[in-house]
Amino acid sequence: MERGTIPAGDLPGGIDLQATVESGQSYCWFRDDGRMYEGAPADGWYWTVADGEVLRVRQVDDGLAWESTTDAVPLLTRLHRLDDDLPAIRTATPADPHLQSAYDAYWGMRLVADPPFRSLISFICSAQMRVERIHAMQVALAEAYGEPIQAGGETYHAFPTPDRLAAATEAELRDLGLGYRAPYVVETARMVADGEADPAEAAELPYEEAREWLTRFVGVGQKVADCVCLFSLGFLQAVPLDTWIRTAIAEYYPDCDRGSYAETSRAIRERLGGEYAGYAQTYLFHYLRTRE
DNA sequence: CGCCAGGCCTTAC
DNA sequence: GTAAGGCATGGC
Repeated sequence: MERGTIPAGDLPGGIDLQATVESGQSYCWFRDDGRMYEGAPADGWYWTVADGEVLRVRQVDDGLAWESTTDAVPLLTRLHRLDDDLPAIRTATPADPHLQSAYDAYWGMRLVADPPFRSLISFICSAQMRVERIHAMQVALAEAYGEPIQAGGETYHAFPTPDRLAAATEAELRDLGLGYRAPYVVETARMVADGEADPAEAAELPYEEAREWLTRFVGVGQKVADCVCLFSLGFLQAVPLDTWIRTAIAEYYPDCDRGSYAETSRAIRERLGGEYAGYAQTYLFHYLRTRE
């Protein structure tokens, strides 16, 4: 495998790799030691398969070391948004004490840009489910239906293609622990496999239209659509209204509760700074969920 | 035992 | 357009 490093000087604002891949925004990365989400320090390697290439990454001081079946720099730059200027983004964020505490706690965390189909399926699986178990479902899907790839003497699994997931049965996915989400995953995979719609197309639309468009997939409502907008398609203004953020709105921003999803979303988006509200949301989510 | 988890679907109004 | 009820599963 090829190897290289990305020095801290190439990462505006630095990098917190563990927070980036263990904050519930991406379910594409796995640890060699298998200890995701246990709160244990991650001084080892994370791996994923993207574009058919094996990619391994670990944090070294304030930079990144990588091993890959290809030149990982462009791929990793895209997937982990390494070009995002974190200090500039933070400057555009309101001087709200909750937001600033969250930024301080996980400074260096970046938004991800997961592959659209993979992001779509993982967030369909996320409904009424804890982060750790969402991740476990993606591991199960990859091991059951993903293409095995050999690299460096190890076997890795790609994420299943739409065709492979569409060919799975609801019963099989229930056996993997997906519960009532199983038929949603099969039907959405079939829609993509048959060419009815491709989630990547939504990136060409204005943000609110993209969110609405994505709800055509089965198992995708406004919240899941917002997650795909933010964690895959690059709509950094998206603020998914999940249970944690709704609690934060009730406690800290009660005037932003406007009843409907669309109007509450607009209000909290402005409160969190507008253009980069999704960054603020992701820091706040991770901070609230991991404190104590 | 009950409650909750990065909600969505169907049905009824 | 909004409101209620059902839905799988595992951890606490």
